[in-house]
Amino acid sequence: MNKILMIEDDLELAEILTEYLEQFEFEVITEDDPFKAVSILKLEKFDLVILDLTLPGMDGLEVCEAIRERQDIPIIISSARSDVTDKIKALELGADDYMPKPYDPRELEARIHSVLRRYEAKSEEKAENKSDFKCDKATMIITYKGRNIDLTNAEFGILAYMISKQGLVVSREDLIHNVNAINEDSSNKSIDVMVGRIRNKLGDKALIESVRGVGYKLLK
Amino acid sequence: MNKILMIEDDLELAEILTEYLEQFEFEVITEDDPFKAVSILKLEKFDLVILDLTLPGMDGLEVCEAIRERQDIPIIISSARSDVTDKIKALELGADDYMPKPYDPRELEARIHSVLRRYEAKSEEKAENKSDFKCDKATMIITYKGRNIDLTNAEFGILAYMISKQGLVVSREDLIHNVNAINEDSSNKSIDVMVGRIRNKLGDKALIESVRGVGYKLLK
DNA sequence: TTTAATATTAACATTATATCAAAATAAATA
DNA sequence: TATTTATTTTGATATAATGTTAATATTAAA
Repeated sequence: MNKILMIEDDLELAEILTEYLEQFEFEVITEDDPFKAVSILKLEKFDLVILDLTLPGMDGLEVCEAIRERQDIPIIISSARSDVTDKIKALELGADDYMPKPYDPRELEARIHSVLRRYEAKSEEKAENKSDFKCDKATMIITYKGRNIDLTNAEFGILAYMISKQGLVVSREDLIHNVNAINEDSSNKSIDVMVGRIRNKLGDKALIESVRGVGYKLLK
Repeated sequence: MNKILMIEDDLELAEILTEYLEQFEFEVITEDDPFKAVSILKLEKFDLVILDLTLPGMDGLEVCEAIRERQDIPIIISSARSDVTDKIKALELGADDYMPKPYDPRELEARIHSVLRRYEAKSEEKAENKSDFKCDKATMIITYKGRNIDLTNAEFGILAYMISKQGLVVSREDLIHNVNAINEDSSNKSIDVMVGRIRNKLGDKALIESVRGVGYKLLK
């Protein structure tokens, strides 16, 4: 059930659209005062905003900007203004779509779904790329879930390299070759020992998985 | 370098847009005859179509329909007609976006990129869905219908090889020879055992078919 | 039915990894 | 420089993982 905030002062139109959209399992809340709308958005969680540009007291584009400054929420502009530059400004301010009035409710519904789909894909991407590790090579500090991990040079090199390849399998040879603090012609076994020490320092031994016959993998 | 077919009879406008779009590494080819345009599309590969609705000899919507019948290519409608139903019809016929004239070239460019991005995401999805198997050698992960299959080295090697030859018969000798984790001089029987284990882990024993006298085949 | 190939199971052998302690090396300090 | 301290490396050993084989059951083909 997606929640939509409709910022619209034509209450009759808002009513029609709301009824239409409710067929598609959307919960629509209408607000005609732009100032109230912005504060509602700070309090409640919405999935999408439909924003009319011609509002009393505040320019629609400013509303768009104000929303964008605070949150990354899909915004569909709905406007009777035919000025082309409005459209461009709106898109530049971060609106996701622009619907010139009048429009068919069916089209609105199509656009809503399209924009929501795009955002979903985007947030999935973000979730994937989040890591509990942060590695700063300049200060030689690695944190795991905000906790500072005290590491020796070689340990730092190994973990930093694994973070840069997080999720991928890295071979012992890779590590010996790419980590400066490790002597190029030291045996593979020394990697095992140091990975063991890193595991201990991290606390969670499952974080670094051993991939038999190949090397190690830092889990995502 | 993306190739765009612009179906437009206002050659002056076409010229302006072409020049503008070439800044963004688009190759634009203009065609004012709708019939010719449709046949060009059958011959050459384009990445996107910009279609004017007011064309001589053939209605733009018909052109849109004709293109859609043959290929899944992004279509952006460009129209001076203010009729709202046109917009709806166009979107129903499979157009991806609708730009009422006049519009700023900058907006056109934004829409083109947006539509292309959407299509790219779509085609990636399709490519992924070709096979129920996904094999990533970098992460050493094989998934079947989205489910992660936990495999040993040799098992991974065997299944990865079979996925690369999905639908084809692979002999035990092929496997022993091509899979690193298997000792070159181990007996053929060990393949049987490991294929059995893979079958169990996959859950569905019919996925890997035994081809008597030859080897195994991973079904498509 | 007979034969041969494949499936299955369990045991076995091998190899890879984990762990520990000690040695070698490098870095820091007096 | 000499000494201490910290860190990397190695070797030994134990443990665990997994590839291999052998034995037997099942299935498919002649």
